[in-house]
Amino acid sequence: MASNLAASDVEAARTGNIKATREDWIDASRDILIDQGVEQVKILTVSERLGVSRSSFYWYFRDRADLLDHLLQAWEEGNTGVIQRHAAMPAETITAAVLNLFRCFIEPDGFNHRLDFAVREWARRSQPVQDAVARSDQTRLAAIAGLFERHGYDPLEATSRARILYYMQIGYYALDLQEPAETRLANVPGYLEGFTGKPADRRELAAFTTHIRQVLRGAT
Amino acid sequence: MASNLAASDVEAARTGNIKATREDWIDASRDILIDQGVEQVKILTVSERLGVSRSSFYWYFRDRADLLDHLLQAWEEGNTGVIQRHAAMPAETITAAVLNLFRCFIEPDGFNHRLDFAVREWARRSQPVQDAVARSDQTRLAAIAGLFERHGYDPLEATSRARILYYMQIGYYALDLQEPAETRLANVPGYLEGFTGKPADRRELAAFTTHIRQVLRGAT
DNA sequence: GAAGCACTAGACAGTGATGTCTAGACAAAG
DNA sequence: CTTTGTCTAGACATCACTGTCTAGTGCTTC
Repeated sequence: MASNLAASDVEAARTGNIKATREDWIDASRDILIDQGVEQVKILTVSERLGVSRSSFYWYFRDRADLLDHLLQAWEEGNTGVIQRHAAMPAETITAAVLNLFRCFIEPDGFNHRLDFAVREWARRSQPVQDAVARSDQTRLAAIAGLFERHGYDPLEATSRARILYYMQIGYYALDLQEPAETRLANVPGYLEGFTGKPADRRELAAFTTHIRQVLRGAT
Repeated sequence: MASNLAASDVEAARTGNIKATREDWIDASRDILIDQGVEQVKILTVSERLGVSRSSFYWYFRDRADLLDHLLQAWEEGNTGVIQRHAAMPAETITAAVLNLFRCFIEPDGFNHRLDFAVREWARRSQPVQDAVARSDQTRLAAIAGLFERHGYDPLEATSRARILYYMQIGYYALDLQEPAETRLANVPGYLEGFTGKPADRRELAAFTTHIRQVLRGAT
């Protein structure tokens, strides 16, 4: 249902003489941002990729900076948002709660790590972007710390455990190991115990791996 | 003595009408590469930084690509070379050997991690650079694995331990934690035991920390 | 002190990107 | 079937950067 609605929305947006929607511009720009870096997000290049005149760009955006602003905003809402939502999911135990969080790092529609690194690279050359990244990191850490606090960890320990979990996850992506999903799944119990300090529940783990395998099958 | 010779060499190179040497161009370009990325390594920008006409560039280099080639080569010789040399240093015990290796990651004139990440970022957009980075990673891992093998680890375990050590070091730099040197030193014994599987010798550790503190004082 | 060498400056043409302006295309509404 | 609003195309001026060419500067050497 939701997807039908979305599809008709897209159709509606495409009525008339429209060849590329505002979303098309943002999506194509994000693709270039991810695999070529900000510097390569050029109006000419994006327009060619969309098969549209360069000047059409200016109907949707004031200028290049305006596009980049929206790209940054979309990143913040997407990647920081998905972490916040997964950290806030209700759970019986701390291990179940952390597994909920893990999901957004493994599921294909969850945390977009390539985009995250493209933005971090961009941040190295732009103070406002650097500020946005620092803000996001704080928000994400606070969300994860909140998860630990809700499960009885005192604030100091919660912060410390949040840091270990988050830093390690970012470090993992930095290495860009390209491990197959099953290898990652195999390491989950160990990480889980390391991050929470509590043994992992067999049934929780089984439910988690089943769920992940199902989602991954659906995506392929 | 050596530094006197080097100084007079520099002087010699500056005779005549020379305002910027070939080394000046490479150094300034590397600085820009490190804190602004390859895209910003522009002949115009570098020439302005050196206070020299843009066209002088073409006396030393064929074109921009030629400069970038030399930048890449300098990175490979510098960063991969320093790891190879430190991994090859003779040592009585495996812990002493790993401490020798650690030195190049802590000493200011050792491994240049900011340059390493700038090159990795560049690699994302250039196949030849990506190949060079992959080659360097293999060379570095082989050098570290060789260190473990020389101290009696069988080849498989040596490779595995080399990976853990190297990946973790790269991950550490990815986080860019900006920890003070003393914090890093405090973590050394734990890492050392984790990487080698053997307890750290008190005297070796004491010698190491003394040496590092001395070098860092000299640098400041 | 004239010639030669090593390097530098400035002018020029070309390219690719940005942003503006105007005319036009096309569906929807009347 | 004409008008309106939304979007697109193409022409234009401008800018930043590249690479080339030519003249020139200032040591060095004889």
